[in-house]
Amino acid sequence: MDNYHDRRVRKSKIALKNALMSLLQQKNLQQITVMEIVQTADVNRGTFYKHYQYKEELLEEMVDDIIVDLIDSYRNPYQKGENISVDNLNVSAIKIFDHVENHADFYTIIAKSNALVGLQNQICRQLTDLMKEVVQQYQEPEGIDLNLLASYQAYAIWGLIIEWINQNFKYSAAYMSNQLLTILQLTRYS
Amino acid sequence: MDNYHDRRVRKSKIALKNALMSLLQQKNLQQITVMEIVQTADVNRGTFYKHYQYKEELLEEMVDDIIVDLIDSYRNPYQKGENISVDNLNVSAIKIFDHVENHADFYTIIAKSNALVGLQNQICRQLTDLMKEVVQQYQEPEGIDLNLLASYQAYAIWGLIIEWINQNFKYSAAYMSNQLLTILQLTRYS
DNA sequence: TTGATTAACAAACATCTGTTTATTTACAGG
DNA sequence: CCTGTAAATAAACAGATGTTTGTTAATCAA
Repeated sequence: MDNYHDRRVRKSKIALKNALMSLLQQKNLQQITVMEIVQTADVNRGTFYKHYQYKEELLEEMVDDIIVDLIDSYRNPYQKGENISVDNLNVSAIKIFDHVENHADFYTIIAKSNALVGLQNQICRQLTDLMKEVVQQYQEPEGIDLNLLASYQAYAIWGLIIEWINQNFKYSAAYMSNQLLTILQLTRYS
Repeated sequence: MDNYHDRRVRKSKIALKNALMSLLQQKNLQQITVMEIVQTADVNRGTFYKHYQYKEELLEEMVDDIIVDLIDSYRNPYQKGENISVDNLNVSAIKIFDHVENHADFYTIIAKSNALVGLQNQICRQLTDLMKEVVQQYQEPEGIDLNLLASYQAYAIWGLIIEWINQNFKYSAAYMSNQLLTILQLTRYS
């Protein structure tokens, strides 16, 4: 469908994303019209509807971009062939918190908006997949459904991120992963 | 503003909520128009706009209703047929899972929709407040920010609920709170 | 460089949105 | 059982949405 190799498409999409990002600093999604977006982006309205069905879909694609970076951030430490341990989990956590900090404006919009698309779900789903890799390394879960445990851990971390955002990033990313580690150290996964 | 003790208002709002609920079984919120809602509800369009700004606000009020029941479920300490555990958190958890099970259709829509994350936030925020009460009972948190811990626990439980929903409620509420307790028993608070 | 492709565009259209009017009807309280 | 209040309604409106059409021009591949 979309020809990402075409410079015109990339230009249009970037313009639309920048426009929406800038508008989201001022008002929430419901108050933003497609007309405003295309006017701000200086793009024809038909061009918007060529690529997206609704403004929510545009936002979803913005999340996709962020998620690519999230996965990169997460996978980085493991690419050195280290074993997965609580320490490594902490390294991953640092990477994740760094990533959130780097996109603080974006995550703030996501977290504070009241009408956003399934982007938090997307992020949490991704986190859940990542957590599955970690959780499967634990020996002897003893009657615990690993899918449940992975989802538990993923959303728990997301909960930390949300609270971090709500406190306006008053802690550093290092402190946050420290907190996570401290909480996890209370837990004796074998 | 809204006169809740007027039967007409209650009737209109219930009709609108039922209509939206039924439409959400078929398509997602973005594809539903206000016109469809009022046609399904057999209510004048002006009546909709008298009570709500957008369809999202109608949905928010539906969540509010659910949240009232959630808090009730949580605060209602002892109802018949339940074995009271020593662990307060476990008792609370059972209540919460029971509540979700009772509103399984609603939570399924919430969880599977791509446009309702703001509402999940609302629920998680509520869960976070509830968790704060629990978390504050733990002795010596040792350098852990209690707000972070509460948010961590709240979203963790939400993660369990999400996975529960995604597996189409194949477990019982009792099993779910059992899982939570098992996971938490790995954790040595206090 | 050239030719085929297709994105971007302006314009026009039916539908939906959000608001406002005036009118009718149901309600709560006395 | 009245009566003032206010909710529900139909109708009409400007503006936004979503789609379609034909045209222009940028891009890719050869």
